[in-house]
Amino acid sequence: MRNRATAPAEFSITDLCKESGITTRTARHYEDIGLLSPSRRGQTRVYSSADRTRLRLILRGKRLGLSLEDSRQIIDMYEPGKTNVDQLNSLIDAIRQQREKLNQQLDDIGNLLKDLNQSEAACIDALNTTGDS
Amino acid sequence: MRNRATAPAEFSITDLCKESGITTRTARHYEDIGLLSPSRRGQTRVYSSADRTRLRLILRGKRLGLSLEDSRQIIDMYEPGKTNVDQLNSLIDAIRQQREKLNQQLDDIGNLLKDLNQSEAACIDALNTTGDS
DNA sequence: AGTGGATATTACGTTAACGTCAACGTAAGC
DNA sequence: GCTTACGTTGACGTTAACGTAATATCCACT
Repeated sequence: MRNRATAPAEFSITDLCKESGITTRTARHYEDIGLLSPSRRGQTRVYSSADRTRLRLILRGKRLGLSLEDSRQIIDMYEPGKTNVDQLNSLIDAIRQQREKLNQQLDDIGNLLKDLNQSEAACIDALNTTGDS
Repeated sequence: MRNRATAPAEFSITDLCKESGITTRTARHYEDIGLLSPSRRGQTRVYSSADRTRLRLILRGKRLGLSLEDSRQIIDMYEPGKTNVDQLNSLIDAIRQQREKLNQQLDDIGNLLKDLNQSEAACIDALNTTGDS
């Protein structure tokens, strides 16, 4: 059981960036704006698997067209921390708003997929018509 | 049957913008970059229902996080126009790539919705626990 | 004739999300 | 001791997608 290939618990900046498909500049930028806060060994950044998870969430947000600020808010939703009742309520509101946006997106994607299917069919049709004669 | 409230075939810029939730500046910007090309009555822009449809497609793209250039490409897919075989083939490729992106988005949305559900449940839980004692 | 409202053009300003140097430190290997 | 690779901190540049005046025109009222 020893020496089993376990997932590493620490990452250098280049490793993290390579596996995530971003540049180091981007990772540092995310740190500048407080989206990531890796620990340091001397000057050098050391990323934990928690940092890696945060980054993954950020990138998922980007794929959905969210701004970094949006992603920050959503990620913050995951750890309410402050157990103030008002905050919790407004948090629930925010969650429901996000859900509405996502449902709208689901709808949009469905329609766009339909459109694409039609376009593709038309293309293939045109190709066949051209090919025969 | 006369005088039935038919959808208007022409729109002023303010009407179009109001119903679409954008500013006139935005509409003019889309024209600047060639995304819209309304006809003119003198100097004044006149938008057809085709223009309106294009705008709707652009806005749908925005909701999905697409850039205006992306939207332009997708919209152009709808009217192949040039029936060159190579173009059709690369168009089909583009369509398939788009479809992959959309499927990824579907996946992301599903996961994000799950996360949000959990967060909301945790919030409600926290509220109840605080409320009781 | 004057006023108000919608339209137009021109042009500079702004924000987000990085890109792109420059200049430097440090540890590894030959 | 020199190169190579990876790391650091500035700091200015860039692109997209508009915002924000400033100024001018045209048409309908009063």
